[in-house]
Amino acid sequence: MTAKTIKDIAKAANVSYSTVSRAVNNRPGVREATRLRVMEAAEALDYRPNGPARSLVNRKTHTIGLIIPDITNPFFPELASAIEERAQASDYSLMLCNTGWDEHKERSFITLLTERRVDGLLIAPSAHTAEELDRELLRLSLPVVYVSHAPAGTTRPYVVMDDVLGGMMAAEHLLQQGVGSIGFIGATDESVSIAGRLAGFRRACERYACSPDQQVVVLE
Amino acid sequence: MTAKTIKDIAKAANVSYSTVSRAVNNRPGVREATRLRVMEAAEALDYRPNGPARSLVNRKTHTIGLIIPDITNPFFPELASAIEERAQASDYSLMLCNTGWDEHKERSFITLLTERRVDGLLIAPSAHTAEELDRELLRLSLPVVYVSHAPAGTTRPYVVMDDVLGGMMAAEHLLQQGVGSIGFIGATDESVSIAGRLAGFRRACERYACSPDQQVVVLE
DNA sequence: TTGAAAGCGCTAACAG
DNA sequence: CTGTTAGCGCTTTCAA
Repeated sequence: MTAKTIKDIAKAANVSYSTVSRAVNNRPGVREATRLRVMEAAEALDYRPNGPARSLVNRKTHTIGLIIPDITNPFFPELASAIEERAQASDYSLMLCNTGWDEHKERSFITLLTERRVDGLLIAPSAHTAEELDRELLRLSLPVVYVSHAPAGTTRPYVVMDDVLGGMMAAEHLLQQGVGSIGFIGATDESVSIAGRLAGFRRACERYACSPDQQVVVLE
Repeated sequence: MTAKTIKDIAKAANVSYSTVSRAVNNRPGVREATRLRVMEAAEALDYRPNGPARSLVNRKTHTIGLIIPDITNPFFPELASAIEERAQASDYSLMLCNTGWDEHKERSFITLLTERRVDGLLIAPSAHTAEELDRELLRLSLPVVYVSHAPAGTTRPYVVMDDVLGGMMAAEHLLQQGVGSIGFIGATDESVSIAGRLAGFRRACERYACSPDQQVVVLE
């Protein structure tokens, strides 16, 4: 049994198919009785509007792409989950793309998503230096928002942590309590996040006149 | 600048647009010189095929839906990641839907995905008793595979853990070493997985004649 | 090897 | 209020 179309239910409800379109989309200008008849027929035939066809004419997919570098890093599922929730509330769905820190994959996902005609793109760039990516993205005339990390000097909107501030606040919190010495543990200084937090940490130390020998920094 | 269509590049390459279609899809029956000319024009105009339009005529979206109950549970990202990788290898992308254990959301995602005309559905059912869901899904004439957990008595294909076997193997491993007593720690016995593992654990205990007082079972 | 034309399922004028 | 018609961008016969 092939999927029912608007025409099938038009026939069943004895109306033109534009009327069906109006009815199922809750547009004005349909007599209540007619609308009811149409909806019943739709229900009976188990009609499901064809998304791609709609997208084609509406020029809207109600889909946004989310590109993340590493879904197995718990930060990103958390992020994805929150985004998904907001998206759903606005009747949008998410096309989730996981690059595994592979910049090549990242690019091909961007191509993929533009061909899929997503209405917008959320991207957590995998490269620390994503300036070139940013430039390419500009040509796309596609709404883009960076999350988690933004290319230096981008003119696009972004939503990121203020790592420096975070490191500073954490350090200040301890220093305010008058601790004798203070430590910083970071997984790797190749991470921009950690580098930022460390910078904040140092700034706090300066501010609180915490001498270098009172600072223990451990980076793997 | 609105997106280029097949017609724009037809004009630029001085061919009919059906020829462009053939060229960009690498179909036979296009002279090499023509194909080249077309591809150049496409490149120059930065042509991107319109996915929805293609899907409409091809009746194929190259997308599969993945419905999971809880993306913040590390098991599911891991699963999603693996699935995504395989999907991508077959030129498929994933529409990821996170239900948050909400059966209502689960259902609406199914509706959503069928309207989006996904080519198939992977679903990790959130309810332990998903028989009704299974029945509804049957009417959909959409390829469905269950993952992680399958409704009892489903006729659909599924890929799940053998929890009983797992619990049994773990217990046997310890019992074989002749331990005096053996423990089982599970977060909650409402989890089918944990219940299954516990069953396996008990079976192993029987088999190894491990008396009840040598078994310590902790369930929160 | 190429082009013309029909049609995928739907929305949106435009008429009645 | 309802129907007719013209596309959306693309693939695919069918002719030339």
